[in-house]
Amino acid sequence: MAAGTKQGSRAQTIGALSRQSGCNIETIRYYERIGLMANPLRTASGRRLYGQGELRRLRFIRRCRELGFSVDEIRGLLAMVDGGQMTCGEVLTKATAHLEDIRRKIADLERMAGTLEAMMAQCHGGAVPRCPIIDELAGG
Amino acid sequence: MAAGTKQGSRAQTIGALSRQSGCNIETIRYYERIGLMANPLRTASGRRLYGQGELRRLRFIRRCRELGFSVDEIRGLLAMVDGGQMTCGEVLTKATAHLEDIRRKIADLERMAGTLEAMMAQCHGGAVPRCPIIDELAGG
DNA sequence: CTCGAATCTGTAGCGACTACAGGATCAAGG
DNA sequence: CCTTGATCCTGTAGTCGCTACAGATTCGAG
Repeated sequence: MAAGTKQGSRAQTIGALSRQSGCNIETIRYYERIGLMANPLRTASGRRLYGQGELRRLRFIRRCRELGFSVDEIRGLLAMVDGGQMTCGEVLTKATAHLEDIRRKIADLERMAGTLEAMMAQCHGGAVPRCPIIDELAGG
Repeated sequence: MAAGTKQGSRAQTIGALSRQSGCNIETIRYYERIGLMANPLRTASGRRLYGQGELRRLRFIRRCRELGFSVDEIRGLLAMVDGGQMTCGEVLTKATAHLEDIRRKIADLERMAGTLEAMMAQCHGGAVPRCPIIDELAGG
């Protein structure tokens, strides 16, 4: 049967990987270039071939990105995965730091929203020549 | 007696403008290049000279940036200021749209934080070989 | 006159992609 | 077998909002 090939029945092209991971093709190649993904197997004509492992890794990366981890942070997490000996404590430390970062961003945005709202509250919105929002922005 | 110069006592160099506005020098030149700030007066030797109007404009830009407006959005706001006929309603519309954008970002970040916290709650943090956070990220 | 600070122009780098151009290869239909 | 259109390849340049140089000039104070 065809199950005897090197990667079994699971080998897929970059297009398929793209569809299954939700990352677009250029992004996958980009991750390869910056070393997040390893160089994949190639067909005789040079096309990339991926297996299940690569799909899992790419999904991991994507999920981390969605959660706001930077590529560098992901590199750190992947190093622990790759090393095999990921100590739970280290991961927790990174996650905690990242959570704090997110909380800071939320606080920043809330401050912005509050300021904007306060400014907008002064504006009755008609076709008035002077706008309190503009004045506020200029004066601050 | 030096008060008799063209711009009165208010003409200042880019360095002074930088200190007074809180924008650094390269940023001021960058704003000029992309057309947020107009080409300033120059001394005979080519150095930029700024007056109070430019300081006000730059502060406006900076404050908008702090509030998270993109350069393009600021361009829109400035166009209204420059046009002289800023209808208050338009400004309010832009501000509202921007506020919604901020609220969306906050919601996104809160979702992230929630997910992260849920993942972290499963992790007891010891030196265990398998980490629930990693598993969760890989499996998602 | 000399020295260091400030300024000038122009270009390249960041992060995390995205968007081409221009060519090669593949799979299916006629 | 041949054509067609989809997919893939490499490589480079663009995005945004700055920031950081390099290398030259000019300024003000001693």
